[in-house]
Amino acid sequence: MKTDSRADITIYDIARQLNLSAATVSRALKDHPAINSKTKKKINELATELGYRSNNFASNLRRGRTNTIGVLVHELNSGFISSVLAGIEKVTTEANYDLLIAQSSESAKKEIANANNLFHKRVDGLIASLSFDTENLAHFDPFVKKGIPLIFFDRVFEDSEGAKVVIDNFRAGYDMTQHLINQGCKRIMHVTASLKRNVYADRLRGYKQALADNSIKYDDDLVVVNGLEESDGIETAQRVLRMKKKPDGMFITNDFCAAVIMHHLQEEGIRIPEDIAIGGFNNDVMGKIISPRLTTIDYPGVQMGEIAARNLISHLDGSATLAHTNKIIIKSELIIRESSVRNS
Amino acid sequence: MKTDSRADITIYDIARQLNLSAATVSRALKDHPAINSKTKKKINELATELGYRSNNFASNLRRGRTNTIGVLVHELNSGFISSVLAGIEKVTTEANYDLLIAQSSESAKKEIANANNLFHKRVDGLIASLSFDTENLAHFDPFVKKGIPLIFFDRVFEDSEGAKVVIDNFRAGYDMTQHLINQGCKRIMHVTASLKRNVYADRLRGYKQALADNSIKYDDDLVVVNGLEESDGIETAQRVLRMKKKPDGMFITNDFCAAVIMHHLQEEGIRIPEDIAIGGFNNDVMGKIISPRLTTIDYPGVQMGEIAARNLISHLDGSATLAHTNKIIIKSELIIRESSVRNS
DNA sequence: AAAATTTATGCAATCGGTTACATTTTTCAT
DNA sequence: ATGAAAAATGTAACCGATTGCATAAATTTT
Repeated sequence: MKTDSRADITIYDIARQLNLSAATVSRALKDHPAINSKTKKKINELATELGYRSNNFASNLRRGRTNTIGVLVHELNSGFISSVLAGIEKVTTEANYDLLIAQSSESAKKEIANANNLFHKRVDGLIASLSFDTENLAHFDPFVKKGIPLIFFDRVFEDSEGAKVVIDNFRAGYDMTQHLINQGCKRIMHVTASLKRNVYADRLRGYKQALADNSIKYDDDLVVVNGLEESDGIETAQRVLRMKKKPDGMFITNDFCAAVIMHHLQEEGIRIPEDIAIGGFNNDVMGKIISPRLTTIDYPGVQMGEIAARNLISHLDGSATLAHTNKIIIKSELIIRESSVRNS
Repeated sequence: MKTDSRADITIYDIARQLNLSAATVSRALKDHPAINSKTKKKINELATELGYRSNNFASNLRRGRTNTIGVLVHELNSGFISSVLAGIEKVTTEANYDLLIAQSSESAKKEIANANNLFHKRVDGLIASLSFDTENLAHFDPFVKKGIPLIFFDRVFEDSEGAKVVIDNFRAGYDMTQHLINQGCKRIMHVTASLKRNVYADRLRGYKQALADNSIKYDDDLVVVNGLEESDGIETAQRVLRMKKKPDGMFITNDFCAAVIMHHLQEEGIRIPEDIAIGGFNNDVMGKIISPRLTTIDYPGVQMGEIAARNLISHLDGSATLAHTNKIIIKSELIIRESSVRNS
């Protein structure tokens, strides 16, 4: 059917040509210490000459491992996730693992399907960040039961199996709110997403605590729980515009959404930061190219990915005792730009 | 070592329990017509009960196929690429193919390494978009020699093997330039990237042609070939600011870069679009949240991905004659927003 | 009821590395 | 030189699903 120009070379072909056994060839290619270095050299040379490529399926079948790590994220098209992936990729490539990446598009249903798929693909380990509406971790049970190590990052469940890599969202939420208060804000609106997710719930807690510490009464009407897409941002902006008593500060847990809101408020004549001071979250590149530039929380994505991957691999090696390093907290940082600073 | 709670179930386990042969079980699970439907039912029920999962490695080894498609992109963190991936994913998932995604980070070296890796992973087919500085397609030769179908999208080589899915970049470049001319621009600067890439070379040709058709003299100094990162944009903006005779229009082949440039020009007091009208390329979401909103070319990413994937799969099925559908051109569209419109 | 079909199932080889356990070859001390 | 230890290579079973080619069972035809 196909123009299958040449069939594949196997270790048997190499063995035959050199009058050796397949076992020796296999060992030589794996740099096994028992093989004479001259023999190794001969074998490797012939292998490259013939364009030999090892058959992973045969190898995986025999060894019962895949050397593949599954990554399950809520979204691909985000600067933060991309950087986490970059970090993961760096570490896993070095350790000679492959990556199988799946995105759940913020849907629990798709997350479950992807988890099942990755389980069936027999990944050796899994790195995951939960979608908006994931209710429980039942779909990860098969991994746990089979002893496949599991690491969650960013969006995690407090009481789950497996290690977690997170930032201190409470602290970050606190810092941002305190910063806005320092700028003179008295009515700070908080725009966030599903409180099922630790990241949003913790930031809200931080927000509340900062208000309390500054003797500002918490007002339920100033907390908006919504999506973080463009349409959600527009909706929130319109809601603000309709308010009789407008906020004088906004802490929005996502840079893109913050940018959308800011843009819409500006179009209606509201001045940022004079009328409303705004802070976002994530330190997305776009924050630097809008006017005014956006105050935000920097989130070390690459580092998070590296740590998660390194941790997972050390489990796979058996060099770390499973489930004993349970939670790793990475430092985040408040970045202050013009969108929130009032030269009082 | 691990808490390997339970070993894996194989077709042999199922066969034994039902007093059948492994062959029958295998066929039943594949819904082979020769198997009695009652037998099939029994087998399938037991399979789910036992939590059977097929071993892909055994299957792939035997069948000599992987049911995996490689995707080689120049960058992951881009709205355009994400949407292409979404399109590819949709089609391949339906057809029951897996995806192996690799990014070259705009480096030919990494692209070559990735191509080799995907070849060794024995993908059944490859979908690729070239990096900035790829000089030739030698690293794809192994695929061609082995009869592995190859499809390029967006960034392609004119005279390569394999099918191509592209937009009409000449036309898009022409349209954008003509639009700027219609707004009264006489000195239009064109900011673009490596002319090795068809997308940029073709857009430049379109730009030149539009100038010619409007009897505007082409000026080499008005074409900037650079990267499209933030730092490149800043550089270009500074160059414009230094120019004695500034342009009155700019056609920048990337929305993000356009946004960076626009922002920097505005900070120095240049009015957009009154002093300089600006058009970008790609219809990135960010174009709508900056002020003024950005005129751009819409690029149908999802569709491109779908078409590329569908094409590839039809090759793999053998339902399409190889290399006869050679080039597919998808429609792109000029989207006019405030960054370029002068109410003359 | 015997023969011819049709339908359903089984046998056994195969895919290509890996590895426990021989076996052979080399090196070295006595 | 001779036996013991070390180094190098070989043998063969194995991983689990697939499939061409029998064979057996059920159904239809004559």
